[in-house]
Amino acid sequence: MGHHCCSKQKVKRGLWSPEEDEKLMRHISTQGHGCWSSVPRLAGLQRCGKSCRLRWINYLRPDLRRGSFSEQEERTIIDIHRILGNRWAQIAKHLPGRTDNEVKNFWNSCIKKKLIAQGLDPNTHNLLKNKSNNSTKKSNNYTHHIQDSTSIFTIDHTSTNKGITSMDLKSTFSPYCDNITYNHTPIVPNIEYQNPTFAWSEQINHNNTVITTLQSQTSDQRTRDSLLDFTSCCLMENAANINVSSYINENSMWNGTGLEPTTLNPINGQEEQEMQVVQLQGDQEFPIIKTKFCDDQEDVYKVVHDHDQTVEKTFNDSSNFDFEFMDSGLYTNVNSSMDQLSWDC
DNA sequence: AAACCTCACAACCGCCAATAC
DNA sequence: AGTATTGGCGGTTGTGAGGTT
Repeated sequence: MGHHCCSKQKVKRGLWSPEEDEKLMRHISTQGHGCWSSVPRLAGLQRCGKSCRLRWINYLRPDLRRGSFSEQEERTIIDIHRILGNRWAQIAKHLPGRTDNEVKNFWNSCIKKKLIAQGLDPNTHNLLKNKSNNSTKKSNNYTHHIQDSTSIFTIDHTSTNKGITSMDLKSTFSPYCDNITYNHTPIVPNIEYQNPTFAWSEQINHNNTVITTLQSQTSDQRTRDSLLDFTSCCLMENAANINVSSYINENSMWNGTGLEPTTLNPINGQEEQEMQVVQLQGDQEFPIIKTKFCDDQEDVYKVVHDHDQTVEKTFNDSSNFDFEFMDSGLYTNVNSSMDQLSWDC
């Protein structure tokens, strides 16, 4: 079944001939593509507009970089894929002159196999299950029981501290956990969290004020970053405010070591706010302050919850907001029933 | 030399969101 | 407001070159 734009006409399919390329090139370089559905007629091609568009974007565009991928490009693809997943168009934006199709093909034909050969799951970037089941790591005063190597697991500590009792970390689990030295620094703890579109870390300094630095994990730092100070979450009860002024999203650009956070500037120095309440599982209600920033005209949601403490967090889209994370205990004091990782402290 | 296999990459398909009408 | 069209995307398939048997 063809696309709407070509369903009514007889169109040629399959590989493009040099003559067709020439016609398309000549048309676009002199008149631009305009509406793609009219390009075949204007260029004298028996193709559908969609096919013309694809041919131009993936092959004929003059700014395309051809040839094999460099090691740096390969590294970049792996790093960003670890954060974004199969969002080829987003990944390709970080590789000048490369198309989403090219990146996707390179991933499927080359990188995927390399990761599997290294014992890594190309989807999660974690160790494949049969290599790390039921691993246990003991370090300092903490025992981490990891049931399996899936990318979702829960930290559940049972100390007398109130406040944070569990935290759900997604996709931050390092496949190299066996090599990790747990560097627990109670005074300056870190919390890392990541969802498919962005990641951030939070620090509590000596004054119990929270500094949020938003960043992604780079491949060469994942050992250090991935299980960074689980222990810190118990100190979150002292958190006074978390002010998020920047975040990583799909518009953030790769700078060679990580994604550059996008800075948000409140409109006229003032945030436009609108309160709404979100009902979560377990009948808990959470107020959300809907805040609009001027940076990209998108709505940004700041979550405020006040039990023993006030915690704020910003998301670029309420539908993107990870309620599981919120419900995991960071905001709710609820003990997780998932006892995959216990704390012996 | 021919048949078969593997692989990289080009192209297509189907879905969805945005936009036009 | 509802429908049709278009553009964009990710998944999948097709194609042909090169290697192997």
